Amino acid sequence: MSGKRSLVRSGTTADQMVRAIADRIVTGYLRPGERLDEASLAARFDVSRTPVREALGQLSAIGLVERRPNRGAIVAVVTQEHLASMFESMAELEAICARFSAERMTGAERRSLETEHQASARLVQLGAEEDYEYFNTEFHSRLYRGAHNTHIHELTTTTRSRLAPFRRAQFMLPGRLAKSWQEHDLIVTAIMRGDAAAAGKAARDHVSIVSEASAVFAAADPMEPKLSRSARR
Amino acid sequence: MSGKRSLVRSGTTADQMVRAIADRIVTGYLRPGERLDEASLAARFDVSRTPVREALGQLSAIGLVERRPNRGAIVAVVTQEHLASMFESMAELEAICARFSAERMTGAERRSLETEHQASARLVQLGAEEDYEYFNTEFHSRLYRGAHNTHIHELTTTTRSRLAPFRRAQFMLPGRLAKSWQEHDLIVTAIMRGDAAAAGKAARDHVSIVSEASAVFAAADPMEPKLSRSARR
DNA sequence: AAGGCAAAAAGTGCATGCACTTGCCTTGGG
DNA sequence: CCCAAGGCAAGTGCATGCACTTTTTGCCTT
Repeated sequence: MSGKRSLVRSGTTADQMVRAIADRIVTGYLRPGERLDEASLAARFDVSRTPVREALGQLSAIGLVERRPNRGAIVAVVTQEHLASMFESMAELEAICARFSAERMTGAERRSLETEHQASARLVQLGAEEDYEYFNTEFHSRLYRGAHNTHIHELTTTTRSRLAPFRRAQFMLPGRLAKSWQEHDLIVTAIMRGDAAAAGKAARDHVSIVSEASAVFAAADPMEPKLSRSARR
Repeated sequence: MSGKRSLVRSGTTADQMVRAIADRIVTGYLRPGERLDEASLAARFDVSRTPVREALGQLSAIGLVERRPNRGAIVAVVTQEHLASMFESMAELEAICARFSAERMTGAERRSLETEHQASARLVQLGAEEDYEYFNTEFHSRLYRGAHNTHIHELTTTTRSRLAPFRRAQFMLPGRLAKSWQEHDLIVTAIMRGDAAAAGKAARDHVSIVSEASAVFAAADPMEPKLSRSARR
């Protein structure tokens, strides 16, 4: 091959391609419905089609892309209905994690959850969107880990990835940070006092609200999948 | 290529390989920890290594096989702990499906659930293990569909597949059929009267019991992965 | 002008070859 | 006899080529 790889990171080339493409989908750089041409991707990343093909296969296995035999791959396009089902699932999964966390988190986990949560209050005051988003991700990850169930952790993380492209929307809502923090607060409080049922309910409600916020924006998306095709080349 | 494929079914060769290998794993013909040699599999199915590689990649993406870079693939070996986490997840997922089913099943769905369930009582009396197993699978599928949530459906089905190799164990338990039917009965009754909470609890308990039964047998499995290797060629 | 057909273009799917990595085994030294 | 280093065999990872499928385009017919 020609020389160094653009992404120097670990694993085989195919693995790197999985991460690279998944990343572009999750961050919204590649839009739902957009065509994923093997040759173009291969050229774009300076590898042969083989690792690209493998990556597309794996991504289709986890549902991030859709593959029609002999007809190429596209970024998975989710119907309004499927999107709703994913958000609903996410709410249930988060509820499970919160419930388990309330019952199972170690002392250290509880303490650092609370500490970080309190620290994030400052980000809300400052209106630091970016930083808060980073914290928010970490907060939810703590819940997933706190459930002490690796499989639920996997399911939740995967679902979260698939929802990521549609959650960016909520960024724009005014007062989101304060509201989010208050909802987190309900979850943290419930967990700290070991109230599994309350923690579950609070987590479910939290996601549901995000869901409704996103749905508004998502509704506009499916309108323009045809456009994005030509727009990208 | 040489001619007809041994598996004549739909899709690309790679897809067929995914199904073929997954099937052998799920049915226990390939045991956890067993080596998956690309060349051997290719020869076994009379295809080149390429579709086999793609299949292994996809199966590893969904967690059915484990792939170490440059070191080959093996049937995913689940630790006792991870197995427990999967069963626990399964219980929660089934609980969700049952809850949703209680709230959302259409009249037709409720009727056929009840009808089929009652019909299966006869299989219990006859001690028809095989037939009951088929019915059992269908019964659970009805719950997954009845939840009217495609994503939960996916998650549940996938998790169920990954657990399949470990659930065969329970076959051997005496009185299993009658017990299973009674547990199903609790679920059906709760769903028929629209009692979501009760349906959820009944479904969770149902899986938990299966889980405990399987755990006994699963414990013995990790002892002999080295043997199975030579045994297979 | 619209519809249909055919040939070409584009793009996917699989096979094969070669480079490289890993694990094992041999061989020589302590 | 044990250990280290080097070499060998097995097997993975990627690139490339070709066959086949789908899609497009341009021409002909009506």
